[in-house]
Amino acid sequence: MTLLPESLMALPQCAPAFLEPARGPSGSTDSAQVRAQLKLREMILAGELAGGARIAELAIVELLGVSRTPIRAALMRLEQEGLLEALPNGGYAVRIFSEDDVSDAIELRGTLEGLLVRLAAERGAEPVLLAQAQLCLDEVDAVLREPALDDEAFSRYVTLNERFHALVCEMAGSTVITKELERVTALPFASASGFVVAQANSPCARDMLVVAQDQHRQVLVAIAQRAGARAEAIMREHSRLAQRNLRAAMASHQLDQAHSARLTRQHL
Amino acid sequence: MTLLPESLMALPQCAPAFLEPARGPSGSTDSAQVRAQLKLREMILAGELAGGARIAELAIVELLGVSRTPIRAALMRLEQEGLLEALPNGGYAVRIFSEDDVSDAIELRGTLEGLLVRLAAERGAEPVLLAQAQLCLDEVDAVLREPALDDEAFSRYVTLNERFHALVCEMAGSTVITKELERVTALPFASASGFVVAQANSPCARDMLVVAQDQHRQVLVAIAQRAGARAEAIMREHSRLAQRNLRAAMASHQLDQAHSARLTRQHL
DNA sequence: GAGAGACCCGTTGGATACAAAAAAACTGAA
DNA sequence: TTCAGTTTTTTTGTATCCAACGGGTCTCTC
Repeated sequence: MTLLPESLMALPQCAPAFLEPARGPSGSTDSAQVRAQLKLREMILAGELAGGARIAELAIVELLGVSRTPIRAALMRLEQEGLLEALPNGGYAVRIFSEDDVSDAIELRGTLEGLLVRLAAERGAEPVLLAQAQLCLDEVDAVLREPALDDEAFSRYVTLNERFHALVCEMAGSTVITKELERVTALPFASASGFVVAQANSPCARDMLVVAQDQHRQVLVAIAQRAGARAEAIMREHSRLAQRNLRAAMASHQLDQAHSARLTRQHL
Repeated sequence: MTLLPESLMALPQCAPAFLEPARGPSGSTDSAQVRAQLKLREMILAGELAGGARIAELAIVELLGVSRTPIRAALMRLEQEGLLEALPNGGYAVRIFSEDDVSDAIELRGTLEGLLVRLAAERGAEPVLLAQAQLCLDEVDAVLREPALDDEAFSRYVTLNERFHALVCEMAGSTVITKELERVTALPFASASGFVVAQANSPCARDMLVVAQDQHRQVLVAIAQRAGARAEAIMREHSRLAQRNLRAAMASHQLDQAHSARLTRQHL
């Protein structure tokens, strides 16, 4: 069912790292609340909790072995994260994402990133950040130099890709907007690297990354030249690459909606 | 300190209505959690809790007379809402918004609304919604027919304005994006009507509303004509009207940052 | 007098007991 | 057999108690 190499399934951080305080490798030092949140998120993303299924607190209690208090907190956080939805009379259910939802989430991410790079261009980006982003792109070039990419190369690309997106969005210097983007990106399929893994084993996978890399370069140029409108347009188009790839993945696998929702969750 | 007519201070819903389940007139039927959330939000918005001040759970306990459990939940919700920020070692503090934060939040709202109206135009809006929006604008016209506007007229405008924005954003039919917009609009100064009250007693207040109303009309035309780019551009510019007005209000009142943050909170 | 260490207090995180409400199941009659 | 009413059970919401962590202060020593 999964169309991803295992190395990509086990990405360093399944969820955006910024949501949690810095934590150790495997979270034994975390609070029970955070551990419950991580575990539940993992289970939802892995599809172990069926979409639409009601989540009972007591069930989680005997599943995780902690009391209801941290579980309630974790559920609340997961709701705000968008993975759960609150039921009218209390309780939560695993949220179901339609194909349109996925598409909209990606478009939303593109719009927000577009806004951020436009602001970065208009306000002027810190030279340090520009240099770091440039370095990041050079490293990506190194990865793409190989004609064929193995799992490790993909994994490396994903890391660099996320670093680049983070850097570029930091350039705008807007905590309010960045925070909103982080929230949107918390939805797994909307993350910056969602499109990478979707087509990881496609023959033209590398070409996709080449196109993406070109967009990255041009966005950086636009920001440096204070060309806000251009930067914004590129970043929006950049997100549509993700959309195309996800659609292609869905179509090629003949998946129905429910499956594709689960599938897209598995991309991270 | 407040530059708002009382009628506007006591708007039907201080917070966006969609955040809570439907509730009675004064919330005596709500759960303790919701009541605590409402009360705390009200206090923060009214400036009774100083910006940056730490919020101790026990203090709220003896303030509201409920136990810590619902208060903890309310604090968490207010943090997700953006009114509080989590402190590194537990606890919360009242968030402080700089002038830039306010500006960014408004720009963000404009961008999201722009995205929604573009999608509405591209995908085609429900005729029913278009008709309702048209009706809404006609009612605004009726309000603006008077050369001078009293408090009641402003209040009516605010209601209609919010209805129009809600209708237009519903046209895109995207729950994911609408949800995000609602979250952004929960920040008081970023709400659709923030700009209205900012200049309520300015001599040219009515003219501002006339301009806004024209933008509303044109956005509706653009959506009906499936002119997505135009609709988006108008909606973005529309939000900048709010930005101009807030800046004008701040400048004319010679407010320092802290005060202007409190001020903007009072707008809702 | 100054710095370092220990101790105390306040605060938050977690566990559990209890109440209330909703859902489900069962029983009775039509 | 079906519908309605009632009862039971499950589930969430609330209160309170305990534990652990951090901050602040006070004292002891150099």
